[in-house]
Amino acid sequence: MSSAKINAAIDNLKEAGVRITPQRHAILEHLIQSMSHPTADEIYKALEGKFPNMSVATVYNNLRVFKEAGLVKELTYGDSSSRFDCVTTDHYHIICDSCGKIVDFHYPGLDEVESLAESVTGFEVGRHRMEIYGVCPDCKR
Amino acid sequence: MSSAKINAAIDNLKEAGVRITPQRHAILEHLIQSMSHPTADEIYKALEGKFPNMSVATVYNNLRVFKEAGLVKELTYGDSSSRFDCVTTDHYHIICDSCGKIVDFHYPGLDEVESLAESVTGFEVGRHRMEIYGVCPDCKR
DNA sequence: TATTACTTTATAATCGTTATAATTAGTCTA
DNA sequence: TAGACTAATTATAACGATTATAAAGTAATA
Repeated sequence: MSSAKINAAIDNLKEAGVRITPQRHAILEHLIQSMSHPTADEIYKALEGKFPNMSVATVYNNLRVFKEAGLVKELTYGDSSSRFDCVTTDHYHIICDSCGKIVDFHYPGLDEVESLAESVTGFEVGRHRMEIYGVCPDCKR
Repeated sequence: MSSAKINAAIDNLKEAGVRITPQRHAILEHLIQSMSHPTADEIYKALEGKFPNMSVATVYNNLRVFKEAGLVKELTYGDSSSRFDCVTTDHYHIICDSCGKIVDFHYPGLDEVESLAESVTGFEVGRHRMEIYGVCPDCKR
C-alpha cells in the first residue's frame, strides 16, 4: 500500500520540523501515488479539483521543501520543464523518445565510474546521474 | 590545431547543404576554440565585439542547425540555461557543484547498462547520458 | 537581371519559475 | 483563551531563457 509510504514520508518531514499542511499532504500523495514523474504544472492541475485556490507557487515552494528534505528529486531533461520524482531507493530512469514516458530502472550504482573519474580529473566526486533513452514497448507497437 | 577541426566541421555542414555565413563561422569557431561549454548567451556576448548587430535569435537558430547536423550537443543540467558542446569523440562530463565548471571525462561507453536496461524494461535502447558531480580541484583549494 | 530561397535582424510573445507583499493559519506562551 | 509570533498560502508581478514573427538583407539560380 502506498499509504505506508506516504506516512513514512510525512514522519520524515515532521522530524525535520516541516509542517504538514493539506496542500503538502496532497502534493506528496500525488507524487507517491501517480507512478509517473509529473511536472509542477501537472501536479497543480491534478490538484485543482481538491484545492481550487491553490497557487502554482505553493507547488513550487513545496517541491523545493521536499527536495531539501531529501524526499524528492528534480529531473532536468531536455524538455522545457522539470519533472519530480519521489526518492525511494536509488534507481535510474529510462525514457521513451517517442512518448516521453519515464520508467524506473534498477541497477547497482556505478561506483567504479565515480572512482575513476575522481582519479583522472582530481575532482572530489559526490554523485552522478544517468539516463537511458529509447523507445518503449507501447511505442514500438 | 583547432583550425583543422573548424574546417572539418564546415565541410561537414557544406555537405549537408548548410550555408556558411560569417555568423555561423564565428559561432562554430567559438564553440570549438573555447574549451568550455558555453550557454547561448555566453556565445552571444563573446561575439558582440565582432558582430555588434547579431541577434540572440541567430545564436539559437544556428545552434539548432548545428545540432541537427550532429555537430553540437545540447546539455541540459539543473541550472536555468542549456549549454552547448561540440561533438568530437564520445565522452562524459564531470561538473563542479561549487563553480559549475564542466570538464570532459573519457570512459568506455556503458554498453552493459544499456543492454541490461533493454532486457529488463522491454525498451529499444538508443543512447544514454551520464554526468558526474563533485568539487573541482580549484574549489577544494 | 529577375526570381527564389535562405539568413539575419529586431522585436514581441511565450512559458517555466521565482520574488514580493498581503492574508491566513498554526503554534506557543503567558 | 488571548495575544504574539512564525510559517504557509495566495495572488500577482517580475524575470529570464527560448521561440515565433515579420521585415529587410544576402546569396544562389535561372
